[in-house]
Amino acid sequence: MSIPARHPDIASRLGLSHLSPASADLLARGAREIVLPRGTTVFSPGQACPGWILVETGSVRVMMTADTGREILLYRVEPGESCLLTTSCLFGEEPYAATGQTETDVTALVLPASTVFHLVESEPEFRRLVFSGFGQRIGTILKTMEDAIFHRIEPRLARLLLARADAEGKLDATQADIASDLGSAREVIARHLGRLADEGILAKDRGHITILDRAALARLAAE
Amino acid sequence: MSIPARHPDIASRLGLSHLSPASADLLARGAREIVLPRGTTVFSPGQACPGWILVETGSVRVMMTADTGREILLYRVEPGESCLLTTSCLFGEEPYAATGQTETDVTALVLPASTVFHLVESEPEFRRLVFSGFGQRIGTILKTMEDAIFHRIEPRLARLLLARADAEGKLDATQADIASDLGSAREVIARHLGRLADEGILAKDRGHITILDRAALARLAAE
DNA sequence: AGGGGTCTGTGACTAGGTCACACTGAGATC
DNA sequence: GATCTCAGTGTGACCTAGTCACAGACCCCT
Repeated sequence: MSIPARHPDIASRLGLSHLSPASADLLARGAREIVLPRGTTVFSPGQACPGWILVETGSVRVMMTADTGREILLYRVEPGESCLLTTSCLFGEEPYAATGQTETDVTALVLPASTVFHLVESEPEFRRLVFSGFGQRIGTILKTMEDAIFHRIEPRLARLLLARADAEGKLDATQADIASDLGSAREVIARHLGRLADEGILAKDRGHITILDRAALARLAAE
Repeated sequence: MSIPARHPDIASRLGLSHLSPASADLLARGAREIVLPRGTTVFSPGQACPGWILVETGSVRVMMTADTGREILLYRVEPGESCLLTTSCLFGEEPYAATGQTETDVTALVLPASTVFHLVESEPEFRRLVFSGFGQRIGTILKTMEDAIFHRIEPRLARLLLARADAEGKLDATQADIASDLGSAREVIARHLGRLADEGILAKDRGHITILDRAALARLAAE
């Protein structure tokens, strides 16, 4: 009698083609697929790390939250990516230092810590999967922080608007969303947007912004 | 004719006792010891990473620097430690995102990237050495950043003074030193120190500070 | 039509960063 | 010993950002 593999395609979905049969089996037995509705808090500060997570569809917003309620976006975890903090929290045996929240409905693979430790020890391919992007991600976070600590809001806001806008220059975001991405306060964003609208650089609407003068905004972004 | 090992004790100095003979040899051949006088810039933003560094004596200050000249201390690398940014920069193949500068005379071991990659692949013990403290260090940096972005200077200054002072409450630091640790401006520190001195909490002297009322300072630190 | 929640606008105030410049003290040089 | 130099410090004026309080606008829902 043959035992059907629970997840016959897990290894290939992770892009792993050279696992030993024992490792492939361990992976197939350990992996669970989870579905998280939009707005779910995946982890929060002080929590221990339950396992290693790889996002398959949707995106998770990872942010730092202050006691005052202000928060700042550290990065997003997009499909095919794993989360720096989850990895470092797993290996450092430290609790999470930030909050993760689904921005959309999310499906993800979860591997128990023991499986991850074992595979990292024995499978070079898996090791690369886990640690890939580590350096880039740390660089991104440091850049974000540098921006928040040393630079003025206006150019940072301009860059965010340019990055988020679609081809027609439209983006959906409330002032609170923007403030939380930038680590600023809603009122501050309101004033800057107000001034930019007065100058004809953009148009505002409840929950939506339209960029009218991309060139002018790009000049502000370059400051 | 026997070839003398260049650094017969490198492995044991790194606390590695279970290396294969081939790995031990690779390590001994690759490792170089460097001596850096106080004030040397070890790395700076944009540089590629020349190899992996482990500090043996002295300490290296790792800081983020803004174009305005303001800077903030990320962490110090003390004896027996390696540098998070060096490791992540090596594995992420990204340039450095910060500046490292020796605070004292420093002796350190340097391993070429190829040696590190090889040993990380083949030696679990070495792998643990390289990645140990990764999680803790990331946590520390995030905490520092959170403090700088969301919290007021006064309690942060109070915590720094308490942490740096010796048993008699004395510490050697200029206002510029303190500002650079906190990611603030010298003038801001001057004003806060001035007020604390007026209140009798501390005494100032060119390059030196003496804490007079530890309890009061601790109350401010707790805010 | 009314009501509650979300989103936005704004004034008043405080904290912190920037700029400019003056002052002080300690070691170096004559 | 006088004075020169320079790192370190003190301070006012001004600007940006964050906080607090509150009002008004919009949206969906019944």
